[in-house]
Amino acid sequence: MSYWLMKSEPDEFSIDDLVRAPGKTTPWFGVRNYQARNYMRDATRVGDGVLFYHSSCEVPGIAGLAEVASAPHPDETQFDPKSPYFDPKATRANPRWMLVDVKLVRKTRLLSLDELRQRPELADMVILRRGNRLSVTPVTPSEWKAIGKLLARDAG
DNA sequence: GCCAACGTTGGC
DNA sequence: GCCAACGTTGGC
Repeated sequence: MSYWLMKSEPDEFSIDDLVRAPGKTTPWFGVRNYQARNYMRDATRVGDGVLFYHSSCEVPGIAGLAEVASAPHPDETQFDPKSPYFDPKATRANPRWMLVDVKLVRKTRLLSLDELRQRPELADMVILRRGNRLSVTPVTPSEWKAIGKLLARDAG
């Protein structure tokens, strides 16, 4: 079992959108970075833990817990000319962008980026590294555990 | 295959 | 809206 942090801009898809989604599940569409794609295509397994992270917003941070809920499959938005994520070089026979489905476990209190930075046990998190922009990043078991403790600390 | 230019990300 | 950091593109 592995753990991941996945970023989403809440203006586009927030934790509340996931709460309202059918089956509380969504394909993690729109990733257009090869390294992040490779994590989803090659490294995730059904049941892996996911930290749902809100980025590019007033208070960035972890907004909920989720899990990987499917095997990798093509991101449908790459085939849609009307989508901002359309990729003219992708074909159904040869899709370029793969994703997994993500299912809500629970919405949590907002564990802000600021609070994450204050925790010495989280100092090595990929998300906290200078210049990090990856939208899907691995989380270590000890980081996962530490975040679980922080989220248990008060009501979520 | 190098690398400058350009585009994007994302916190501030 | 700024801008540092980083990924991608494309000319050579």
